[in-house]
Amino acid sequence: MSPRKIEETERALSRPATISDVARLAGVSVGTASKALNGRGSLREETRRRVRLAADELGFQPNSAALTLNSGRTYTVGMITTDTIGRFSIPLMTGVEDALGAGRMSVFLCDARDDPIREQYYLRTLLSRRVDGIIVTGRRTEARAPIGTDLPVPVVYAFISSTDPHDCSVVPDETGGARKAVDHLLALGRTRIAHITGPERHHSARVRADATTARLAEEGLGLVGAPMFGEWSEAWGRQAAGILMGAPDRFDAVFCGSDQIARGVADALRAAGRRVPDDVALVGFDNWEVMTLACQPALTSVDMELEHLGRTAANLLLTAINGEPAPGRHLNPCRLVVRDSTAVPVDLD
Amino acid sequence: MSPRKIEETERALSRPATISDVARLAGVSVGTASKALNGRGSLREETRRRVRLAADELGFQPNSAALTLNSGRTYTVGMITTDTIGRFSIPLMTGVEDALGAGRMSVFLCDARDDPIREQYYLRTLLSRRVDGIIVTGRRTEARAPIGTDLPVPVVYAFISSTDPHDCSVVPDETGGARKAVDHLLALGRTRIAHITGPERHHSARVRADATTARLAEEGLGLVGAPMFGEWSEAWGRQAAGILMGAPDRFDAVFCGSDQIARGVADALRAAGRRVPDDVALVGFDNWEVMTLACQPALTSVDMELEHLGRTAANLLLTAINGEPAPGRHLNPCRLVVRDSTAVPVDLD
DNA sequence: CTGAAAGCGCTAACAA
DNA sequence: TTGTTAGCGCTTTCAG
Repeated sequence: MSPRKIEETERALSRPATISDVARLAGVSVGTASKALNGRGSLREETRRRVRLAADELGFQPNSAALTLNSGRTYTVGMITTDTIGRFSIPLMTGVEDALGAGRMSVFLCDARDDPIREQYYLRTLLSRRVDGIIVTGRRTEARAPIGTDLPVPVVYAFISSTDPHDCSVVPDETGGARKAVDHLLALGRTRIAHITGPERHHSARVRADATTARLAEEGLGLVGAPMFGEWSEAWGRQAAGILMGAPDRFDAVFCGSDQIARGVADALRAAGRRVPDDVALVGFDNWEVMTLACQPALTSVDMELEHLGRTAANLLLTAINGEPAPGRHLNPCRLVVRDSTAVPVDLD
Repeated sequence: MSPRKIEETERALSRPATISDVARLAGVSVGTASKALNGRGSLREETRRRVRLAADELGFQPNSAALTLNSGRTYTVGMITTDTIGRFSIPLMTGVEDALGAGRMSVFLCDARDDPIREQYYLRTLLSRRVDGIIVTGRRTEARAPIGTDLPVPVVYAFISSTDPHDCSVVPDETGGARKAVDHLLALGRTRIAHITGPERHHSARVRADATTARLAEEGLGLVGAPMFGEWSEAWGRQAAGILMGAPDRFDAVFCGSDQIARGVADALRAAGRRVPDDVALVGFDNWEVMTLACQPALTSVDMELEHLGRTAANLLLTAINGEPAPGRHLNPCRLVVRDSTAVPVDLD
């Protein structure tokens, strides 16, 4: 039926059509109408058809508050970002929303802004709305205190994780990601690898640095110098590259803790006349296309597959809602995206 | 009361406490309990206190499905992003969510992914959930066909606008923003201004270019060359800067349609030995800090104040829900953020 | 195969 | 001041 028709009908009623309206129009009782529309009970096909017709006629949409009231289920989940919504949240939310939408669930968005008060306020709101489950996300992979204890609905932490190991968390396998980056460099024959990354207080920076060191150690190799902790910025990348070039140790590859840092490094190397990837191979982390593609040359990087992570978290939540919780930390694998900054130089003649 | 206590009490009931539980515990009828908790009717203060105590004891949270069922209001709104959630959506959503949260409304997040089918699906879902209103956003400022006609709830378009002028849209005043940029350059004494921007098919690119040309014309000036339409990328910025430098016309300023383009321009200028801002003043658009701060020198840029825009849209929606719609296109002013790329060079001696 | 009625949790009239 | 009751829209027994 056309939107116009729906509108006319609704205006005649001056309110959304209810199942009683449908029943009346079809000449049956509400009970019958309900069964007809939900394919339950045993009804004459004729009756069923008549009811469906009436429903279409009126543009009937079941009132979900009523549905909720007797089923107890709302088919909604809350998504709380504990710190401000940021760049990482986009693919994450997309994945969550996608997986839940497919399960016919709607998502409440709650931005707690790093404020514990707001966080608790949202939690109460969500519980009062009787959401079927809650997803907690954050801007960092740091573990955080559980958002509540013994909550009446399942909770899944995505990207961020809970300090309680019994909670269900889905986090990127940053260790695995870093190892893939190093593996790749080793396969290219690079053995003198430096590591420039973000602040040491950041969980991600530490984990990635540790994994890098450990992977090299497995090959009997050491990092060129110590991991260089600084900031997640291009400026730090440039500065650190300068320091590195000023030091006596030679290096043939730099693995960076973020794409921004890597891009700063690329700029500094180029300014100093060092060629990427010929003299120095360069790998970033995050696979943030804005950076990787603008970098000269295009940057090889580790992708945390956040959309997939979001989908996984959502699916774990759905199964938990259906009574099969999967407690513990779940690792979401990272993927290495190879680009020109580590391309093997080809001799054309 | 402690979370543990709530939990114990709830486990005893093995379901969320209802107002009947509260009433029973307080030794009153449900009607009385309702009045007590909502501050309505006239009750003895003693009774009120007793009920409140019981409610606290049980960790009572009113079931919002029940509230919805008799008030008809859900205190929820839907936010549909017609195209994929992107960088611009973050501040927008933050603003929307903030303003609505303050009005005690919760936000349903719907990502339609540029898919009209998904869009209509979400629309139906939202209507079936009886949201009090809908906010429609998008990734571009382009006008789009209304999401529906004669919908039973108010709709506000944010960032994107509706082709129907009677719909309520809140859009950034890109013309005003571009004029501010040009004003700033003129005030610095720059008169030979070039404009490098995104694809001509993009509304934003055209609007910003037109405004630039028009503003210069008011001063009896012309753009250096024609507006250079290309892509929203650094690569295009670099390329366009090259073209510009190769042309015979001299220029002392470049106003770019995006920060990415401007950054590309900055890199190309530096590589060619032209100093920013001394030889060429540079202004971007979007005030995307990742770009403006990483740019060398830091980039002056036009900020569309998207968070404010989101808040405005949300407030317009709230007033519309309360029966006072504000149809038409509402312009949200842009703000110029001045940084080093247009700083007046200071002679130190 | 269909209808009547109870009940989900809450509020608001109306009675007591 | 408090209790009782009807009703919001729907599903689900249980009778007919």
